[in-house]
Amino acid sequence: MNLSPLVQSFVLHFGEMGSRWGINRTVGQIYALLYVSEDALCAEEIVEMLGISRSNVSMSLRELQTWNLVLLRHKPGDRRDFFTTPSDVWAILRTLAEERKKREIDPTLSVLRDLILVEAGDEAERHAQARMAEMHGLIEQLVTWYDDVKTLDSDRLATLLALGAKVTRLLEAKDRLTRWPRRTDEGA
Amino acid sequence: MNLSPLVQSFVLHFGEMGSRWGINRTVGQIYALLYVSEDALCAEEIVEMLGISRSNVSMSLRELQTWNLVLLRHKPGDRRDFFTTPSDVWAILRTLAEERKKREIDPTLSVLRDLILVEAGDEAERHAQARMAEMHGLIEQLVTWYDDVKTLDSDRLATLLALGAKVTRLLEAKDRLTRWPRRTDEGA
DNA sequence: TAGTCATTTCGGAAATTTCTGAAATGACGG
DNA sequence: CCGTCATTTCAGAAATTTCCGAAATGACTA
Repeated sequence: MNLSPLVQSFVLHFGEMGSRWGINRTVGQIYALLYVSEDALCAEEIVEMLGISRSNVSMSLRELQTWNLVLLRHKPGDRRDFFTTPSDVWAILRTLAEERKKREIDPTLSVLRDLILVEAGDEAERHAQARMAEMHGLIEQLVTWYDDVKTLDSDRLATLLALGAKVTRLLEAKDRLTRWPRRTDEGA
Repeated sequence: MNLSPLVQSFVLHFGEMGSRWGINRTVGQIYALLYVSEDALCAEEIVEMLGISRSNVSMSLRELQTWNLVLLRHKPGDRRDFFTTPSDVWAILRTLAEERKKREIDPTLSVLRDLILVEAGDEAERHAQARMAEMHGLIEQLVTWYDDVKTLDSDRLATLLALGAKVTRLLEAKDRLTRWPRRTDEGA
């Protein structure tokens, strides 16, 4: 691996993390490398820097593309593909959330919906369905929240995060206000 | 696999999902089975229902225990261990979040912190550090939010989820109110 | 059309993970 | 102590995933 120690540590850590998620070590390493590189890199550069085969790079980049995590760039008079990551970390977060939802949450919701509708044969099945319904309900709440929140621009999202739990106190405060005869703002 | 079709579908789906996360198929299946079962199950029952080896069950249950995802139960006059999952899905969500944070987020934050402090040797390293700092900042915001929100009881958490993006509108409304000379509530 | 360059595909090798059966451990009651 | 029962450990088998090199594909130029 032909990298400065600083970048190498970062890349290796992401390799580890990659395997702890679904994505594999190489994919994680390539992503990390692209993320910290100032300029877009071509496949051959990645081969040299990470010391892995050309084909592995090709397949891993393809994988990253299916996740929408890398951008393809071209330079005039050069027919190689160059790769980068989006520079806005909030945008990256959105993409990651969206893709993970698509791969992990949506299929589960779909299975749960289907199974809850099956006619239960006995008490055990009825209980199982009740449990599935609880899980389904929880996930739906989370997804509803997510679908709502993802419409916010990054600034507002940051504001919302900064508020955190104070939101509920705020809500209760506002509740007290708006319940009063004197209306001070339009209800939301 | 010796299960009703309903439960079997659920169990198989979680097996699939399990491998898509870090946990493996068997661990996912066992968790799913425990989750939908009315009563706690002993290892031998799991062996029969899932058609896997006793040792595999033992190791997978141990794995689930390190995740705090299963509860150990005992019946009087029986020295076998029985296993269940917590019944409150919100509690399960908390545990899952906490464990994933511990395994995936905290180590990453720690690595980032360390690397950001290294003296950069050249422009490339300086740029890499800037990127790492951006990532670190984002993750810290998320963690701060999480640490705050996890203190909420389930009802309030549900309320907060239900509010979603409306929070920011609410905030702006409150902002307008509290900025006015006439103070209508104590600032939060 | 031939030659070059970049990328992709793919069979199978290599590495890793998962899983099993057998043996070890441990706890309890007689 | 010994026998029984439940669990755990562990070496290696089995399965899966990852990875490579060679060949194929495709696109552009001379």
